[in-house]
Amino acid sequence: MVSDLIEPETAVQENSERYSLKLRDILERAASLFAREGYHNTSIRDLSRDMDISLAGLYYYFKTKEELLFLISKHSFDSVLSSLDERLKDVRGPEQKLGALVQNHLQYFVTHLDAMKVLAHESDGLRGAYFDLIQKKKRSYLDRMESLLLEIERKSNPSARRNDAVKVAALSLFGMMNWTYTWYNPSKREHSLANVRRIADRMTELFLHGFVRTKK
Amino acid sequence: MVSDLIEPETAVQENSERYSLKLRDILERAASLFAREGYHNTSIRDLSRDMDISLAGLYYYFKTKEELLFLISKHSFDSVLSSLDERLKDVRGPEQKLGALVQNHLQYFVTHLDAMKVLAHESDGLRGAYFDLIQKKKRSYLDRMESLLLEIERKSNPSARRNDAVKVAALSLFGMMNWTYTWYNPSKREHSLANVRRIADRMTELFLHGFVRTKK
DNA sequence: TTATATTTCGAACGTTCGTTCGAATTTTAC
DNA sequence: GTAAAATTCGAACGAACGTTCGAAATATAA
Repeated sequence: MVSDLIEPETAVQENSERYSLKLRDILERAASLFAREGYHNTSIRDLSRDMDISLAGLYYYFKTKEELLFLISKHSFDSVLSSLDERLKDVRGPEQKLGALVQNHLQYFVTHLDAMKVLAHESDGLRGAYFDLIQKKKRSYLDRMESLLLEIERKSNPSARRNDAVKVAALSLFGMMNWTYTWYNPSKREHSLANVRRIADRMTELFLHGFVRTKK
Repeated sequence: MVSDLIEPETAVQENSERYSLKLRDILERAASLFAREGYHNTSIRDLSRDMDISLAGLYYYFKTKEELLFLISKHSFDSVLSSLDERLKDVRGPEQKLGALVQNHLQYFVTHLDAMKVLAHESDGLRGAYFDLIQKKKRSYLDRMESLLLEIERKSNPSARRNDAVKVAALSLFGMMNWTYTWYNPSKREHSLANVRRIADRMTELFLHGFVRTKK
């Protein structure tokens, strides 16, 4: 029973270059189909038709369909986190860091829209150890947001401690950002990649200073 | 083909009291299962087991499983909208109206958590005319939000017109509110129903005046 | 080339699913 | 009570699904 394990066992092969390249490709294409049709509406036969691999051949790369979903989710999450670390290196000040986090989140979202749709919309359909591990990553991401918020709050109130208001704020920002997958449409002119930066700035402004304070 | 119709035909019976009472019950219980296990992971057989109706008997009340999902979504949406109308009657001023909208949204969310989870998480899995009709309702809800925001903006800038910044703001608030279904947990002490009002107030404050301005 | 390990595949298994249909049962109206 | 209408049901259909398995093909290393 997989769900008994602390860490789900996924690897068939660790070494081979060829193997991991193909796995990447499978994850990407699968994410694309999952994003378009939904996880449950996409059969493994659909995947095998879309890629050039036989039905049985796919099972060399994952051992259940749920694991495939897990691998997509995990890979997406890890990528967001590591690109966030990269970005935050050069940024000082909690507000600026928060701005960078929003930029990172949305930029990653729209350049990997398929995978992120899957992550945001399907990943809590996972169960057992798969669910737990993704949940853990989500928790740690939220923790980082809460820490930044606390830093900001401490500027005006140095003795501020982590409380419900901060938690609700973090969850609100998280929801604000994640909801974009439901309306962001790369084929719309006004949603061009260049404008994603603008949208992210707008959201940061909105979150930090509110709608009534914001100037267009 | 249903998707050809402007308005999906759903009614088997319009009149009978008995009929519509039982339909209500079915929608509610189905929403509960869909919310817990997900739409795709719940079979009609699961429903028939949970209620006391045979598999075939259920099909007297809807003609496809997708229609069942549609009926749940539509009913939820209509309820939110009509309770919103009720609430707004006694409220003056756009900020206050916006606050009432957030209150309404979240209150309805948590008192009909199951149905709203389904609406927020599964309803864009609908297709054809079903999808179109729900989308239309969503669009009109967003329009109302945008109108309120525009009213607010016009206080400081009377010539303000509907623009992208307002749209992003509305979508952000929408996301903020809708995301609650992923984290709100009625069994947690701090999420008690009494506190929902507080959470809603906090969100309104957050949205209107921003995180840094907000006092706990 | 040969032996070994990696990768791919066709074919099939058992299960579950949504849906249908005609008959049986229950409710309603007179 | 009787006839008509509304409601429920058992049984079955065909289709689609995730997964498995042993054999075939291909790449790798000697």
